[in-house]
Amino acid sequence: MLFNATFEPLILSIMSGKNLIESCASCTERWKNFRTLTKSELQHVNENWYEATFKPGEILLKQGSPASNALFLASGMAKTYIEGINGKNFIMSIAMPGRLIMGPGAYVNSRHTYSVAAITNVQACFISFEVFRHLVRVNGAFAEGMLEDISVKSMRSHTRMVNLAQKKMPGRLAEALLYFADDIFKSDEYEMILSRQELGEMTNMAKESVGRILKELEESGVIYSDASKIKILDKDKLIVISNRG
Amino acid sequence: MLFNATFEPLILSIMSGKNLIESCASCTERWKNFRTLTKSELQHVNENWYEATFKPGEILLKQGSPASNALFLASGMAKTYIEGINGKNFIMSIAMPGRLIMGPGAYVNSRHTYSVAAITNVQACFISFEVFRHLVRVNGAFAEGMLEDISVKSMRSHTRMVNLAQKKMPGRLAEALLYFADDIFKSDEYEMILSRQELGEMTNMAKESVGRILKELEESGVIYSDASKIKILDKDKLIVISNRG
DNA sequence: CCAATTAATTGATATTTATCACTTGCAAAT
DNA sequence: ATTTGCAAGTGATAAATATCAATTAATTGG
Repeated sequence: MLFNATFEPLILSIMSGKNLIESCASCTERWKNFRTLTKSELQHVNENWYEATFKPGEILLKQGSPASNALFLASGMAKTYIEGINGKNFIMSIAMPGRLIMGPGAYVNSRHTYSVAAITNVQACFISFEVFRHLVRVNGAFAEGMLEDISVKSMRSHTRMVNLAQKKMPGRLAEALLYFADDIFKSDEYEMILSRQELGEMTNMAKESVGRILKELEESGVIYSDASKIKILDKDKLIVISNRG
Repeated sequence: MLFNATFEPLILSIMSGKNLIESCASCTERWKNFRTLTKSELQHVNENWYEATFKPGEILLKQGSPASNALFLASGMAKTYIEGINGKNFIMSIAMPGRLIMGPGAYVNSRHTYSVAAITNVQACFISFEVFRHLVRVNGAFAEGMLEDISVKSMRSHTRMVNLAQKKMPGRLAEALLYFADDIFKSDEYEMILSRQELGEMTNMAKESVGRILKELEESGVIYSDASKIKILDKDKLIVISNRG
């Protein structure tokens, strides 16, 4: 029952048969590291995709379940989060098309180290982890690319850890707002796809505190904010708030 | 001047000439992943070691400096730490013989993402990162081993992040004490090699709080503690304190 | 062995941040 | 259109934790 969330999409996609490849092909184009593959390796990848769709809130990967697949989003957005102490979640990142979703557990204990849940409607492409393992062994450039990919994530989580530990609430929230602007939407004006609760799970704040500090930022003219939209008005100041802690 | 800390050992060891290989050879025996190498690959590794010694407090690697080398400790212990907001450090882990020290920055921006400083007297063996990069490309099993190594570290830092975010002080300190017992000393009785200040940098607590909570743990019979020694008396209870947060 | 630092301890107080108990707003479902 | 059910906002309060100031150990270089 715990594992349903992981296996169901596979079953669905196996049943749905032929239209799998179309949206998955876009994944091979978008993730840089697939460019290191030979034609036949790429073909092998393209023959082993499984697609599934998810509605907001549905779980793509469940922490603790067997890590047999890596995945990419073909469309939509998801949150990756760790289920921590007494059910309190910790949102690690926002997943979006073009980025590999494969937790470090794949190489350690074959269990997912975090859960992934759809925020919007999501088309997800699953690919067996064995395919990746094989490519790492036979293609040195691909292996190096995998190391780069996991290294970037690892560096981010170091930075993140220090930020969480050393910044006070305004700094942490500012950091999250900048993450959305720079890493996710690549725009200083965006839909806030997370609830206050979730924004709190990302910045380690109570949902009430998120609201209060968002209001302060608005009152001081740094951002415009309503329930569903964020607009950064004074980016320099927001960066200062984030950096200073 | 910033980089002296990194290059000096190399220069020293180059000058000191012939007795380099001895202690470094022990590194190739202790790190599991070297077993994937062929005889000639291993020889190549063994021809490219540089050794240096450090006194307590001396810096082996400096955050921000060029990441041109990986390293192993042949003897002694060191702390790896991130220099965070206004000079406040965050200790990530304790380095000891048998473990690869190579930050994720090696594969991202060729800069060290953290500093490493000796706690005790340390013999360190440096090896050019290019040697590793080459091995990753030509030896699939080695590449896989590198991915495993970095994955383990990445998983730890995820766990660590959640712990920091969600546990209160006693839970965080209990976790650190268990880390020393289980991961570092493999004994429930050990020398506390970190000062209260440093223990605070590891658990995100003020040094005064470290002392107070250590005292509470002692008064409730969970540990014995004096300035320099820790003895875990009731491990189950300590684990409960750590898990519950 | 002793001055001179550095680290640890202690108690009082200030900050930061969470929690609680409501109220309000909004949107989906009947 | 009205209910129903969350998500958001508010103010008061409590909890956790840092900071400060003053001592008291420990260390260590001379």
